[in-house]
Amino acid sequence: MSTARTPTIRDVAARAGVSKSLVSLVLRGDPGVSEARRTAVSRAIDELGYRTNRVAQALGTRRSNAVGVLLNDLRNPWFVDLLTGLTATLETVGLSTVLVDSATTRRVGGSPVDKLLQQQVDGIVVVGTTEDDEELRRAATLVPIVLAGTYEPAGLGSDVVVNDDVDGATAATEHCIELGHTSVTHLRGPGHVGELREQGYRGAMSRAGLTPVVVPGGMSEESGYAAARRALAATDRPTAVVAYNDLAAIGALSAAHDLDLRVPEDVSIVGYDNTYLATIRHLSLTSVDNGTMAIGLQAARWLSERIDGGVRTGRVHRVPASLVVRRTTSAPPRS
Amino acid sequence: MSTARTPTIRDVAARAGVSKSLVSLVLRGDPGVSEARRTAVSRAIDELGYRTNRVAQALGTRRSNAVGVLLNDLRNPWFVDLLTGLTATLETVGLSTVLVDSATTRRVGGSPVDKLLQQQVDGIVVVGTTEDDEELRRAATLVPIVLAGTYEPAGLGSDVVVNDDVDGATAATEHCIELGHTSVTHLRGPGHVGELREQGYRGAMSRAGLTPVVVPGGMSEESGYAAARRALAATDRPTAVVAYNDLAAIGALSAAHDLDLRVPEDVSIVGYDNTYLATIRHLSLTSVDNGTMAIGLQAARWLSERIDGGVRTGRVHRVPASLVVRRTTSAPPRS
DNA sequence: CTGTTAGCGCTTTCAT
DNA sequence: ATGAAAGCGCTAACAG
Repeated sequence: MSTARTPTIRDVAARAGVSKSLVSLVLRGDPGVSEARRTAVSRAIDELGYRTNRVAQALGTRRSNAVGVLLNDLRNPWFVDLLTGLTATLETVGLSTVLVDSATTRRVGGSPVDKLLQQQVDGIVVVGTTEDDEELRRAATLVPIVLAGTYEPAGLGSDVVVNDDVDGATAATEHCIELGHTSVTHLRGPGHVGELREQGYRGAMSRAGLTPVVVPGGMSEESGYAAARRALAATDRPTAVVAYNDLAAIGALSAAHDLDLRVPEDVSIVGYDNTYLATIRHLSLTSVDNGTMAIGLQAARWLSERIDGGVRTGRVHRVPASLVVRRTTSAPPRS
Repeated sequence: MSTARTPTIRDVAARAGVSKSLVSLVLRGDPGVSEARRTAVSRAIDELGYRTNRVAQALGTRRSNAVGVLLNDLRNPWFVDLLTGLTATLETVGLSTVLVDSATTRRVGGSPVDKLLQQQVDGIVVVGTTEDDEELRRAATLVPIVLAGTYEPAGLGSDVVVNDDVDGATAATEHCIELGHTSVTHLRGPGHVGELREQGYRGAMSRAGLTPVVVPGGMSEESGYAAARRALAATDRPTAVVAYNDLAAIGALSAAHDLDLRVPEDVSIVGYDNTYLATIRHLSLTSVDNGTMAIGLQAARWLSERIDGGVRTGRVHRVPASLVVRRTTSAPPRS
């Protein structure tokens, strides 16, 4: 397609009548360059429409200025929301992001983490619970890793940026209890995050003298649907459901619908993550806001810090969680 | 972080007792390499944990084996659905994808297209209507471009992969008409795609002898909400709404809800794109399936074809559209 | 079949 | 303040 060869730093140098190195200095905004040369070079750059070749740059500096973002399922809106804060912050410090949907990549063969390393990413942020623990372990010896919204893989000395899952789940559960619910079921999710949320739920229940009921589920809508369907079909069905995340909660919403249970009149449902799905007025899901933006921002900060600093200790940043009450929760039906 | 220097092809060569080039040949699976050498090299590779440096490779071959994917808003589930088919297909031919959310990138300064070119992508696929026409024009002289789900920018000789928008919108509209609706409003979206869908709507309306009513909207939930709110608040409000896409339709759903109109009893709503949002049982949106997967697949095929072939003519692939009836449409209320 | 020799476009000492 | 030269890790002719 190219009309001519695309101009290189060498062409610019020739045109400006200077050396390659000088151009490089100007490009990098080095202060010790005479004004005359600087403008000459800048002119040449404009005239030729020069664009720096990041690939060559990366090879030379052994710095790609790219970070890998590993996530599980782009269809989970929480990931997408987080991505916004994450990439925006990374961009501002000159880092671009290489997104890898680990499920998709793995399916067509090839380890997602390996792919990132081959591309010489300067660091990796793992978003949410993924299934690449083994490879991440190895990767951690090569590049800094920060975990966003997950604790796994643990023990790598990576930084961890999460919300207060115990707190959030507690708030969700207590909200139901305060509304008068005594039969509240929890749809548990995967990973340590799943455990913490379960823990929050259990704590709230036992403090209220209620019996916890936990149903294992997943992080997708389907799994939420399946789990909720089972729970709600029972004769002693709960009057409230605290789900692992919004997706699962929406699955629960569907399950309720299919069983002819009205929400919130017959059954209350609480999600987690406060994604835009929850805000869709037509769903209007009560959900726990886990500070998605703040998480993305902090993860980006810490990663870039590690990339050009030498931070070695694993830090944990815990963003507060807060409940957002919408229209899927209310007092239980009087039986 | 690195324990030692990460091994290069040179280290492998030394360890296997051969030359760099021989290793390169083995890596590339060249048939003309003696079995003995091949195994020796493979062993060395394993032992050292060698990983090819794609950056160096790209510089040498002037082929990054990466394609840029330009899109507008990751929160639009259609993009995400399309991405699945697209990246999966690209991976199978050895191309990785560099995702760029053009809105985000632009916000933090810097042209998304330029960024891609600097990274030496071998091609670009534009997903949906974006706002980078000018830059894409320039980029088109450098790398092949294929448009997926959009016609813009036009006249670049790019391939275009779309669904049959006129047909789809016609089907959506006729569905309403057949249900008995006589007052059907269309929420128009942006770009040529928006025009085509409007055209399909208008055609169906006039063939049925009905008066078309078109309200300008956007492609987001908010804009759909705003547009629908206006339309449905009128005294002569429509009994059916054909939206530009699912997101807008969901906005319309919310608007109806806010106005105490039941869906579908008081007002029917049809979306477009048949995203997973439409399939959420609790929304259960009647929507036009535009063959998202097929579009992604074809776009990937054509792009890779252009990258290593020399196809020059702009081709158009039009995937058939089909209506999926769910629970947001029914006969109009008898007035 | 295998090794040698140049680069790819940029950065980076090190002189000047 | 500026230039020359030596790489970064890989591929690509070209010899042998």
